[in-house]
Amino acid sequence: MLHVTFRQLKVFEAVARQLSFSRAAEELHLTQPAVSMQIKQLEESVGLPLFEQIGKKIFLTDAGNEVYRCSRNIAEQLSDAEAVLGEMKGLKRGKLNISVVSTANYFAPQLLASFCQRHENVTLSLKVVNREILLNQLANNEMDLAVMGLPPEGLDIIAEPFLANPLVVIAPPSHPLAAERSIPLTRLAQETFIVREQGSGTRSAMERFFAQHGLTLSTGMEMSTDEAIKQAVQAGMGLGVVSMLTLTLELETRRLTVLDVESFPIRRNWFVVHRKGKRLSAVAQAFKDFLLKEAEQMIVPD
Amino acid sequence: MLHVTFRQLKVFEAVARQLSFSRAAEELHLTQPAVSMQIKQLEESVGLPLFEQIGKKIFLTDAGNEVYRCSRNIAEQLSDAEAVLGEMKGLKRGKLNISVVSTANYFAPQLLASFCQRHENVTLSLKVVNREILLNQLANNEMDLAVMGLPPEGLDIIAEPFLANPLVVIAPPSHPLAAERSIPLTRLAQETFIVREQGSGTRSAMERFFAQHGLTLSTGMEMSTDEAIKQAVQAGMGLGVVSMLTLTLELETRRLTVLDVESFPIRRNWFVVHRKGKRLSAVAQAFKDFLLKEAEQMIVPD
DNA sequence: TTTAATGATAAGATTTTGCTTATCATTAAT
DNA sequence: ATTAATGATAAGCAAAATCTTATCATTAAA
Repeated sequence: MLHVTFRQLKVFEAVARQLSFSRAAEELHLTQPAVSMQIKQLEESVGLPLFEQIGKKIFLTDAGNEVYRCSRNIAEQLSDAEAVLGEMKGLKRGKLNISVVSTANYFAPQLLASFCQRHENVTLSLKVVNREILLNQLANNEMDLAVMGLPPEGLDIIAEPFLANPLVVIAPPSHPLAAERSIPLTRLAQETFIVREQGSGTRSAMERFFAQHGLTLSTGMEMSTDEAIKQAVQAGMGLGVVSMLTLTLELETRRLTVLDVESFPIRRNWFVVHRKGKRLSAVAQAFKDFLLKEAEQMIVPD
Repeated sequence: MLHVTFRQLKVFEAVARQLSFSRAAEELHLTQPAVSMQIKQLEESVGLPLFEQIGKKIFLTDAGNEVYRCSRNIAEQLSDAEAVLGEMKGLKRGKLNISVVSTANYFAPQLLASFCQRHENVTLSLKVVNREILLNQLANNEMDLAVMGLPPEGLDIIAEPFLANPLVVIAPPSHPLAAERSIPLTRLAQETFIVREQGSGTRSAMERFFAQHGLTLSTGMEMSTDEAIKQAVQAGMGLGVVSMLTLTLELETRRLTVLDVESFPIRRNWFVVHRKGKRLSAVAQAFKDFLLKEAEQMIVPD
């Protein structure tokens, strides 16, 4: 099939269906010679006659039937694709790949869920990974959008804050500082902190914060999740600094308490992030808008 | 998908596969801008970006993946069709619709069978009908080739003889004339004949023959098949005129005998027939050639 | 910082495509 | 025998498609 064109197939389809060159010409708003020429060219590419004329009537040859079958299949493929693409444009369908940094695990699912409720036919994939891996995924364009607390500097990145992310100091309710108010920052130097691993956003923010205030902390154990930190703090192994958003349950059940330290909470934000050249799909764009407009009030209702 | 072209899909496929405009350009022996332009046009028809560029690498968008899926399907359709058509051209595959007049039933199957043995993948359909129906089918282009003893005059017909079709007078072996030699034609006037129905080729040929020799026959019963005539003749109800080719079994088993009448056998032929405008497929042409070249020696071996 | 590679964009030349009008040949119907 | 309809063919024209060269911007690597 060296040089078949869609035009040829379209004209051919009309002729094969009507079994008349003239009728097909009318249907396509063409003159009859135009139709004859298209068919002739198609027959030339195919290398076999597609019609035969017996008296005044025309019939499809076997080869013609084969081409007809084929052209109908192709038309179907195209219209299927057109439908799918149309839905993609219109938000009715799409895939959404989100990666979030571990800590976001405490609120991201809620956001995704309510977004999905509004948009049927959106297939969703959420990956919860640590900051390091997320940076890697970002570099390799493995997701549509990322959610993180500390956007990287180097890469060409677009990062927009959409939710407050206060970091607070936690302690077991039995801790001596639990009852105090306006604890001076320097007081913390006497305590041991259980911290996240190097490279973690929370760890970085925390270190920078204390360094800015001229403090050096004694860090005890390193944990790879906030959950682990909370458990260790509960067990009395030291204090911790975590995002406020991760504490809902523990505060309610009074397993942990937030210390009233001066200059705290550390004011940070959650960012929705993607690389600069990224072509956001309709769905991705919609989700981003959703985060920017509605996340705050969903997570921290008035 | 208003105006997608095969060219666009072809170029797109190469880019999507290589994930590089420049590589695709090399593969297609084009310059890189040519590729960029084709893609741009395709994206315009589709209405969505198909690629995204993140740094130096390009990736398919979701829409791009959909178009890729579609373009591969289309390519597959085309190559399937190309394969089938190629086989049609090369005789490796094809359909063959043959209609034969009732009498040919005695030898046509044998010919078709041996033709099919040589050509695997040829689908065959044989219709055995009376002359009247066959003429109708011919007018409506319902078959590729027909086999008959008396091609019609009116229609634009191409008819070529490929096999001798001698008509002989048959009688039961017990008939008084069975033992005689060189029976004068006029002697037959005293006999009763069992004949085929009006419109039958054999009947026409027979009537014309006797008319030419100035004889009028007394016709008895009319039968619609040669088989019925043979049965009736065996039963002693009269003489018959049939094609020699139908008699193999009856002669061998001595149920019937051929009378040695002057001027007999009536010399006729079997014709392979199709309408003038007919586009013979490769298979049909091959079968026609086969009949013209080999039928005689297959049916009447030396 | 420089260099090499990648893709986008613009301008322009050329080829191809697709169409129309005019005319002819064949066929079926009147 | 005429007539009406169908498709084929030829000539000519306008639009488009396609490609190339030249140049630029961006990015990653040396």
